[in-house]
Amino acid sequence: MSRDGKCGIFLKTLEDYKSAVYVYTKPLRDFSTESMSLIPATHYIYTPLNQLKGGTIVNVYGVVKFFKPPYLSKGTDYCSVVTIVDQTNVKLTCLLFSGNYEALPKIYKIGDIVRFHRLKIQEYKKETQGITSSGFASLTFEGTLGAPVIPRTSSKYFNFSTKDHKMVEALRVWASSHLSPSSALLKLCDVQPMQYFDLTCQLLGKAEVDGASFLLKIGSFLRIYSLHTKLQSVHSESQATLLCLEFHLHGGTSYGRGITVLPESNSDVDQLKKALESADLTSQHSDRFCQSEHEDSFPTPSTMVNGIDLRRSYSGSGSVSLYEVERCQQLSATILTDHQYLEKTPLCAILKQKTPKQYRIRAKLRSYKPKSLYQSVKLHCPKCHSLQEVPQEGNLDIILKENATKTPDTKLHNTLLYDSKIWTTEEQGGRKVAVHFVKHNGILPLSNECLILIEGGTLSEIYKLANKFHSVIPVKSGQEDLELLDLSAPFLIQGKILHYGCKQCSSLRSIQNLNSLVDKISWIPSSVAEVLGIVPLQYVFVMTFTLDDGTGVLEAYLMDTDKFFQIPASEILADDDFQRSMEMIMDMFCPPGRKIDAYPWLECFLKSYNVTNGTEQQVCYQIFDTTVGEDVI
DNA sequence: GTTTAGGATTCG
Repeated sequence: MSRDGKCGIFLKTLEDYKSAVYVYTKPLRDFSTESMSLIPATHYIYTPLNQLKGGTIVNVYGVVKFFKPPYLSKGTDYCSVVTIVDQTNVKLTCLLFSGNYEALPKIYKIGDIVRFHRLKIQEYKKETQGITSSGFASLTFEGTLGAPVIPRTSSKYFNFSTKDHKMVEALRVWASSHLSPSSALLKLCDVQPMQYFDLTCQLLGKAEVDGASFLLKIGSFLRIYSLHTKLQSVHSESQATLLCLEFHLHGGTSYGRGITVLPESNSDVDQLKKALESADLTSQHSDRFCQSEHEDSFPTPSTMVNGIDLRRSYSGSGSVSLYEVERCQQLSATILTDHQYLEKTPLCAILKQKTPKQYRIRAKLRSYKPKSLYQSVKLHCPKCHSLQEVPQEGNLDIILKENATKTPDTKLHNTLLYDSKIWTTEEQGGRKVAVHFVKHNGILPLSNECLILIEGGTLSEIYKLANKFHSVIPVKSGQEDLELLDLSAPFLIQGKILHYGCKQCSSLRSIQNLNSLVDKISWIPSSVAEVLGIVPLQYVFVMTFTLDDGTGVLEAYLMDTDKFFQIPASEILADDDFQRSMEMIMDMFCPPGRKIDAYPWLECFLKSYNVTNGTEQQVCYQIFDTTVGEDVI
């Protein structure tokens, strides 16, 4: 530090180190003018690696000759071991520690160029080594000649001048003629048995091994260092031998073993993305699933790389095909609530089989209909299985008005069942609204427990009353009694939920039948419906899912009250939070703007059945006993 | 104001 003289403390702040406190004690104006004048004057001295002396703190530049990606040490910090070399051809192994993973240099491959500030030089076993000292900071650059000189660092402020630019360029030139070039991206199809290599890949699926592992998210690009390939023979029941190329990432950190997440901006990631995009997806799919049929019939050992499963199979003839991830090891966006014992069936096989049958499948949701939530919520009659649209709110006022009598009949007011009250609106031509408060054993209950019958109310008036009272039933004056409206109107309103009945299956009974329920405190829709002779309609989500597992595509129908999405279809139209959850689930199944490869797998239980449409026979599929995964909601 | 790791293939 003393070498930098009076600039030393200020330089620490430039490197985003804790000593920033020192600066903040100064008047702000002072700080800004000082920094303006100091930055151009700041210069670091970089010590060539052949001039290092134990006990000093230096700044160095070097080409990475070896490195261990940061890993959690047995102490308190992350550790990264980095060996660098410079034009003097002297190597220096550096031990880098930090409690902050991000603070360690972002080295992705051998040949990267690093700049270390405040590296302590010490002797260990008669060898010179570097170790992080207070205020250590680093920059990392790509080592490729001609690549843009962009520093990778977690430091908020760092010094970077044309001099640094030249240092990086000079090291690139020197390395290009003095060091063996970093091996080109090795593709899985070029991997040979019994070798160690670095794999750049995208994470498509994972299995949880234990809760203490490092969290990787699916879809990120990874580099796995020193992955070991091993040929494994697998004997099937039919005595056929399947050779399997296993990928092992062994324990420890020897030879730089480890995994790092590569940023999207990384040039190798870019190369991989382009290759994946240009690949013929259709042929890849069929190829992969062709293999998985073998997988289903042969018990093959799993090939785990810290919870990630990567495997390539050799068929007996020696031809090679690739499937990147063992499907059963992946997390699904949906799970089965039953039938887990069933073997999975590829869609191509299902499409060939006779109906009716049940299957466990694993597929992606290529698309779905309808796109609008309002179009997907319908009313279903559990008795006659008819489906109908939920009446639009705009039409409900008209339905209510058409249904109601013009004037409430006062002869029907104030009975044993209810107390009545009548209001006359000042405007709207003196419209009369009657409210009948249903008594509980002759006594009026509290409003939040009270069922009211309303005559001549508008939808907004009904909603207001429904907010205050337990339940609201719209009625009209009949010849001898109050009567329910036509079942185009809701027969019961609770909060924001409108309950409808089936016109075909219901035979309306007298309102007086509510008498049999007044002993009960709460007005359960099904009980109210029952005493009034109504078959209540269920709110359901009705959707068509186009499922694709790479072997085939089929359309499956989903009808759900609340089991599949874990959202009550009856409440979603009146609840913004439920609507947002639904949107999130559908966007998770079919992420907008992404290709199907990036979509999650859905595990579903399907039933096939025949539908006769006139003279035409059609095979249909319906999703059953499936639910959105808990970790997804 | 310490320790960690201190490059040197696995693991049965």
